Amino acid sequence: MSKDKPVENETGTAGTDFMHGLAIDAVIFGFHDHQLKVLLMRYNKTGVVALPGGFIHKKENLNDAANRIVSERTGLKDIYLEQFYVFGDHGRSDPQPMKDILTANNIKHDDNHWLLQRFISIGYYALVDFTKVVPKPDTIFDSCDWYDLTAIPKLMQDHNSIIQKALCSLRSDLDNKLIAFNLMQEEFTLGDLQILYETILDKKLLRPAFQRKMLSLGILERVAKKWTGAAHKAPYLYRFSKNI
Amino acid sequence: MSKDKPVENETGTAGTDFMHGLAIDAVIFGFHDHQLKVLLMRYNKTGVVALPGGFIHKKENLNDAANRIVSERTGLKDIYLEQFYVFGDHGRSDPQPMKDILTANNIKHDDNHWLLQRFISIGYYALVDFTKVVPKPDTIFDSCDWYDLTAIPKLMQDHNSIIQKALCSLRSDLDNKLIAFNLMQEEFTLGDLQILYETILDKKLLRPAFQRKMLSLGILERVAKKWTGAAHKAPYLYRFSKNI
DNA sequence: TTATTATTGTAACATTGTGTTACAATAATA
DNA sequence: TATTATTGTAACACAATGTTACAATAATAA
Repeated sequence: MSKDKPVENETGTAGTDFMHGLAIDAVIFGFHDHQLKVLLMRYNKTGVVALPGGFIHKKENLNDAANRIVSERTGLKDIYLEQFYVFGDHGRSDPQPMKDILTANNIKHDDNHWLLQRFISIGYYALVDFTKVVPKPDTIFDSCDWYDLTAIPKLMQDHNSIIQKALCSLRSDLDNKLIAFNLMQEEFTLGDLQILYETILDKKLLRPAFQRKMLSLGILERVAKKWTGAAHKAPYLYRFSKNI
Repeated sequence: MSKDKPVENETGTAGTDFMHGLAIDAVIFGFHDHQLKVLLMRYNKTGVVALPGGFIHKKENLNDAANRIVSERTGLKDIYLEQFYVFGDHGRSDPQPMKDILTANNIKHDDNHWLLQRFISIGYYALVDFTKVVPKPDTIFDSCDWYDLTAIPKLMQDHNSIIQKALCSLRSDLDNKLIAFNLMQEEFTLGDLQILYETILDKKLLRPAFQRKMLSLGILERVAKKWTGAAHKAPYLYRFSKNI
């Protein structure tokens, strides 16, 4: 619940191209090395910070809308997205922050402005490499940036709890849906993979157990080549088996 | 996506009290003995069969709406509900069956009638004892009944796949969220519990392993009393520990 | 060339969780 | 008192995972 084209139309009648009362909020997790971050937007002037979000075109599939919204902010196409929950409490939408934002941006509105009405928000999460993303704000945001998971400010509405729920879902999906593999290169070492697991789960894993588990999945294929680099034994590279 | 008060208003302008374009579909699983069923509604005259569903009042929490909708059909209050997925593909709502239903019931409508528009549907599932439920149809349904899971007819729209997804969610939640315990009496035997598990998972479980697992959860308390009845050793009764 | 260093791959064992078999304990009935 | 069916649980098998140990390297330093 945050932004999109309709805001550019200042009459308050915009958004007729969108489904009413319905929004998508995207929790875009950014990973690199040992860091896990979340992409957040800050609204012009008011300083309100919120999840990136958007609305659903009347003829657009839900998952397509989520993909479009994430693309708009990250520039990345076809990244892995998972719908994790719908936030629909009536009390969740305090209209005041949005009022302030509209006022600060000189957007005409009365109390019936559609952005001030109740929204039901569908939560999606994504996982990307934040070094490959140049976040893209637009007119009504003065920033769109990565925040460390441990340093998230008070967000608009219930966005803090949305992030918490997304994180829980990500962690419990990690084994079931093999989400981590969406973030690996074509070829990667088991060490790379382990770092991602450790960062998402926020705990150390023991190497032998981790390797055994990953290899027992039966989806990895050892590439004959080896790594180059440092003063120690080189790890093997792996890729996904093609015979599956 | 199926029915509710607005249908009683035949002008086609009804439903302004509800959120637009948004519906709840409820997969109400009914259990008893070794049977697992689903509650389905059949529309008057047309014979179209669908999941019970409804809409969300503009000032109503999502979970409250789901609870209300399930109550309306089952008469049960405060039963366990779990939101499991949102179905939002644009193509999922073929308006024809609903047109036929409106026509057959002499409800005036044109192609812009709100019931013929696109709906995004939030899926909830519930688990109840079907012997404790007297299903309640209403004016535009000629039946509201329990269907065995193995004998579900072709349903309206994507309702067959909604049931499949609900069943998958129920099965995978069974251990994580301890859903089965919501259906147990105050006091129950481990045999009772095992029958429920076997019915939901549709497979036999071995008694010693099942008992060990349930007891190791640390949430059960053996009641000193024993069962009465048949010509063999009586099982113990259990209840939830109060010191948790 | 050889020793050093850090890190990898994996063997080996411990622990836990679960699948399976076996059997004693019992509650009614014959 | 014997019979019958079913329960509670011990005992073992096996799989998954936690943990320790160590040989196999790949670069660097000697």
